[in-house]
Amino acid sequence: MLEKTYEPGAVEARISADWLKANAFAAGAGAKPGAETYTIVIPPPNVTGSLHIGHALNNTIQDILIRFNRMLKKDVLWQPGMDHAGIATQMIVERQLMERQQPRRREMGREKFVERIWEWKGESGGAIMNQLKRLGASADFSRERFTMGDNGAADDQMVRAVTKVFVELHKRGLIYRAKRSVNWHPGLETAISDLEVENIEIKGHMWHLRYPLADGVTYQFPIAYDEEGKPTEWETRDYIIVATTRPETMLGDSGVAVHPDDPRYASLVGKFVTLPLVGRRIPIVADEYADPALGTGAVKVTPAHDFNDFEVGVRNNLEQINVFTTDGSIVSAEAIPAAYRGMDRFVARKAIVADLTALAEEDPTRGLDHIEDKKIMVPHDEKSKLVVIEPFLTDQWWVKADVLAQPAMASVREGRMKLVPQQYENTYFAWLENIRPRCISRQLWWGHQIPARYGPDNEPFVAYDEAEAQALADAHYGQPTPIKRDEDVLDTWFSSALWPFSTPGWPDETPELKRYYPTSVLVTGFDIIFFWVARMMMMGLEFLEEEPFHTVYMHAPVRDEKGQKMSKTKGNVIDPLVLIEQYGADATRFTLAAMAAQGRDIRLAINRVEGYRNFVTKIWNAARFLRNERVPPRRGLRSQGQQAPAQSLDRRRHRAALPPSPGALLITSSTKPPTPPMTSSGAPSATGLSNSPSPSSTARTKQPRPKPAPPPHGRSIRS
RNA sequence: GGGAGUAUAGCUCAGCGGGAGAGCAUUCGCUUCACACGCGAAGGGUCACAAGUUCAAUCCUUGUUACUCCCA
Repeated sequence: MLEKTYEPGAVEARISADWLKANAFAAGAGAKPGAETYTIVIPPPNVTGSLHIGHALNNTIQDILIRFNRMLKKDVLWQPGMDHAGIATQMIVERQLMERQQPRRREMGREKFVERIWEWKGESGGAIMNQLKRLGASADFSRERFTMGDNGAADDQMVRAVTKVFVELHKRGLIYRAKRSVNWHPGLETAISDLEVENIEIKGHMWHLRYPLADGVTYQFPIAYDEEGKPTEWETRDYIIVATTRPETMLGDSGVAVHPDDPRYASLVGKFVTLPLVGRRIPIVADEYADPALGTGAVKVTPAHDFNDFEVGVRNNLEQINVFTTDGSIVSAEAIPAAYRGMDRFVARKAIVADLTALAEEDPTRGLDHIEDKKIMVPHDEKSKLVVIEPFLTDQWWVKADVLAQPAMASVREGRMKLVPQQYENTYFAWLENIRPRCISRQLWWGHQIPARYGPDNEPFVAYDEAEAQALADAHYGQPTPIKRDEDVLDTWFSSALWPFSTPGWPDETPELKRYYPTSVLVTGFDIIFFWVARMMMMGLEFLEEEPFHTVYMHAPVRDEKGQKMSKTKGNVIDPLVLIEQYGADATRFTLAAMAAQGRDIRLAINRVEGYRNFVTKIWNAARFLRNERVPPRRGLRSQGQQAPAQSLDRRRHRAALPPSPGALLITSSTKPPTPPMTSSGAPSATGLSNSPSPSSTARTKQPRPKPAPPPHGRSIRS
């Protein structure tokens, strides 16, 4: 007997298992011969991740498109897989080692540690794929891919793909090595990208510091103005005041900049100041970066620890003095006063402010002038929002993203790739037009190791393999020379940018690549237009000379009922797996799909899910009605050794709530027609249906329907 | 500072150049043999505000206000 209320848990699990067993989601399943292809690559979730409500929406939309096109008998591939998520994964395993009091990363050594991560990946990584199955996603799970490949070995196809892209781009001059300021994460001790930095406004201070002029130089500084802004009063100064939000970086100052048109300081350009506490003699330079209206109009220049200062330094030929170690403490270098060496950066700030204050108490024309409260933007680690990111001067690998961006922009401009909704084209262009060279190397161990080797003088040799690099090096030095592999790995997004063509087998010319590239549509949230969409465009156009997709459908973010972002700290997270548990995958997905209108964030209200759960039950009961539970045919059926009709009905109900797939049809083909044939009395005939083991039953012949295609084989689900 | 979006019933949202809608909530009536996660009915909105275009505006245009998001 069917329950009055639909209990999704058991039914969905079984149907899902049947689908998978029948290979219903395999690429091309149920396709007409010669059918056109329909491909979607899943935005690969992090291997460390678990299904959140955004994934549920994202994959529901993909599933709708995929199942619809499968019903049209197209050759459909929904390519699933996961991203190796460099930083996040390495952190998880490191934390695990710490918790278990096992040898740490550096004690283990690289090889062991990476092995350990692969182990973790095998054991607990990728739970999200099972969660996707639970969601009902009809991806071809037999083709699951991983951005690091199967084992990360050099001959692995994913690794070969990444290597080829790197080597080729290097050959074309689009990848190069350079010492530049990067966003440095002092906790993880690696470079991160601009996009992984979030500027957070905090209540900070501007410290106004007096830098004494060297060589006895003095000048007249205006201290009073008339109504027209003309100075009326001056005082003689032998110092210049600079303002900074980061006093500790003064240890690395190598200049003071004033605006070339600023009359107040005109006489000082070319003169020198003596850096307080340090004693270094540094020049005063004229540079338009100094804004006369801001602060005192004079700025200290720290090329090694500020992006703008770096540029000023290059323009004015100033020294780059690094004051920090990779973990954010003060270096123990000769240029640094002994008192500050080894101090944490924030401790050093306090110490330096204290020392400058003491200096001012001794002599009112020296040291700290005053402190101003000011809201300032401070770069933070976008994930934790806790760690302050440090502009840091290091040797890194860079991509000339501005060059690669041109075809990617042209494609959208010329309508070869459409963003839906269209307004995101503005965002896309705005970002690509201002794109800067992108740092792609990361000081991690988990990831695609950079295919570069170095000679004894750090000359890089980029090649497909060790032998080729060795040959390059030997040729360069004119004799056999030892080379060393680059320790760093590539940013995770470097490999995910290749996803649409790496998954079907590139750089090999596989039938899959030929068949399933380009993909039909990309479904994603707008938040990764830059991270992912734009980069896939660049790489696809560069290496396959065709867009990886011609349409990108961007869906809204899912928020809570009040429109707030879901976050653990706010405690308003709605876990899709809990929803599925409680209301069923159908109700959950129906809700998300129904609410996924364009141009409006989804405010997920539980009572909507409840409403659709009720709707699912309604369909369930409609099926009960059709089966006419009042008439008890089952006793007879059972005595004939036949299965109760419940199972087939389950499936029918499920198909009603979910778009059928060829797989579903395949499994349930013998239960056609979907509605029981009616007897002449008009009452549903349970016996008529249930007694018929195949579609060519008496029930059907009694009341012929428009002839459906005969099932491919006489297989009955009851068998 | 630059850009984008949204504003429709108590709530969450569809809709659309010519009749203002759904679900939930509310109220009332139903132990109707598929379903109370139900059935039947009712109340409830100056479609944010202002101007314009139009025979006609919730819808198109412009402006205003409020909120949200992205970039600096």
